[in-house]
Formats: sequence, structure tokens, C-alpha cells
Amino acid sequence: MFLSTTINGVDAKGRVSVPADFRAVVGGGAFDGIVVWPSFDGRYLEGGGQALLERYQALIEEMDPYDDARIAFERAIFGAARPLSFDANGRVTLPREFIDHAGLEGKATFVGLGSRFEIWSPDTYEAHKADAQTFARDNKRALKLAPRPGGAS
Amino acid sequence: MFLSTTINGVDAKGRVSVPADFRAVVGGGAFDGIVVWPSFDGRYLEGGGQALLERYQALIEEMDPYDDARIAFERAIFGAARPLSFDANGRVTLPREFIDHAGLEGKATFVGLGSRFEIWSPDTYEAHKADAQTFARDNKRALKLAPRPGGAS
DNA sequence: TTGTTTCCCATCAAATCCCATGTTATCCCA
DNA sequence: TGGGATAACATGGGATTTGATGGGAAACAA
Repeated sequence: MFLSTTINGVDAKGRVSVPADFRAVVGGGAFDGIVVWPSFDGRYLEGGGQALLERYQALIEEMDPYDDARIAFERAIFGAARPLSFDANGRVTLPREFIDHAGLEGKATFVGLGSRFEIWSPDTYEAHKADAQTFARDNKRALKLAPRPGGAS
Repeated sequence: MFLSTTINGVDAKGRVSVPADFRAVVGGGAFDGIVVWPSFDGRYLEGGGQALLERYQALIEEMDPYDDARIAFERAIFGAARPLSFDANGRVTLPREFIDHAGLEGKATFVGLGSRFEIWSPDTYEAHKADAQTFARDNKRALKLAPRPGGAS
């Protein structure tokens, strides 16, 4: 499970260290790396392991072949996604196009979201994080279906 | 089940012993440690075993993929949570950021709440407890209608 | 060639492990 | 039931490993 937030440097070559925790999550599969694509919803990148894309593929294949939404998702995700393999030190090289989309300038914030993660420019993310916390505080009762009490661990 | 309140020391490295009772609760799982995140509702930390987060994940995944609330909770919880593994003596190292959020200065109060626990600065917790008791006294009529186990005791 | 990408090695800081020690709780036995 | 022995827990400091990062050489493509 992808957890926590980490800021790592992006060097002149577009290289960035993927947090070791994240590498452990995707490790073990056939492809030693991550899959990343620009979000169609904002100036950030989305990513995950190969397994995530396979899950998305399964979801999309349940839609009608010529459903406009299906085609849009296929293009926005599969068409835009790139597999980025780790180098010997656990870094990946981000395509220039991705760096521009997310406005990464020397730094990148990795945000773990359970089954996937996002990559933001640190400044941009700070603003969104504050929004998310405010929203969560004001709407915490939405989670009220709440875990049944007593079942520990 | 996480029970009772314990005060343990936080050393210069940010290390703190997790109460042995709590360790027993999370023991047995794949991950030998706890998961902790800063509360988005106050100056304290929330935590539990890995199973707690999995329960939250299950709840969140029942929401629509692009629901604002879902994204906000994902960022506020998963983005902020960190898995902290036990060292050989049952301690975890709290990130500086967590120590600052909760205002821990050398001491930390672990409060067991059944399926999860909280970590407070002892002083802050005492004040909070007093407030809670005052509130309870002033509202005992309401509490009578909706008794809730686990209120600060 | 010329620019780009991939691979490899060196360095530094930070997280992790390991061992030693005091203190408290628990057990055992007379 | 008292007291000593034993084990469990909490804590401190130092050593070691891991992780992140920077630069440069080699392979590749235009």
C-alpha cells in the first residue's frame, strides 16, 4: 500500500529517486519500475505499479467498446502512460513532457494514496493538501459508516 | 484491543517505546509495526495496526472514484500516514514533522481507543481530558440520551 | 559528429540496527 | 505472605547500513 508523502529532488537529467517504500510496494512483479501518466484532472502525475494498470484495464473492458467515455479513458490513461524502470539506485527518468505538465522544478512530491500515488510540484501540493485537510475535517462524518468498534489490530 | 493510557519518553532521535500491550495487539500481522498519521482535527496523532488502514481503504473504495470527499480523505489519511516499524526493543521513530504536529517534547501519551489509538503531548492531553469532562458534565442530559463508550475517562 | 540516454561509481546524510543498562513488574519458594 | 530471584519493559548511546543525490563515462540515435 502506498503511504505517506515524500519530497525528492529532480536533477537536470529529469532523474528522481522513487521513495524506497514505494519501490518495495511494486517490487516482486515482472516489471521492475512504475507506470506514470499525466493526470487529466490537474497539473500533477498519477502512477502506480503494473498491477494498477491491469486493474484499470479490467474496469475499462467492462464498458462498451465504442462508449465515448471508454475511448476517452483509454486515451487519457493507457495512451499517456509510460513505464519507467528503476536504475541501479532506484531512480526513474521523467520525460520532459511529464515534468512540464506537473510544473516540477527541481523538486517532486510523491503522495501515497493506498493503491496508487501522485507526483506534484511541492508548492502546488501544499495548497491542495491544506484544502484536503479542511475538507476532511468538515466532512469527517462522511466516513461515519465507520469501522466497527472492538475489532482491533 | 487498544486499552488504557500510558506515558512514555521520546528521546532526541524521536524514538518512543510503544506500550507492550499495544504491540501485542498489532502482533502477528505481516507488518511488524504501527501506522500513524497526524490528526486533521487537532494537535495529536492517530494510529493503529495495518489492518486499521485496510479497513479505511475498504470504506474509501466504496466512494465514487472522483468524489471530492474521497480524494480529500485519501490525501488527508493515506498521504499523511506513515508505517513505523518496531526496532528490536519495541520502539518506533517518529518523524520530526509528527513530533511538531503533536507538540511532543520528551514525553508522549498513548491513549487506547479500542480499534485505534491516539498519541498526545501529556500536557495537551490533560487539558483536553479536563475539557471533555467539563463538557460531559455540562451536557450530561444529552449524553444520557446517546451514551457512547470510550469517552475520555 | 552532436545531442541524448543509459549505466556506473563516489559521497553524504539519515534511518536502522545492535549492545549495554536501569527500572519495574512478575514469579517462585520458603 | 514476605523476600529474593527472574524476566519483561523502557531507555541511552554508538556503530553500521541504507537511501538519496551528483557527476561522469559509455552506449545509442539522429
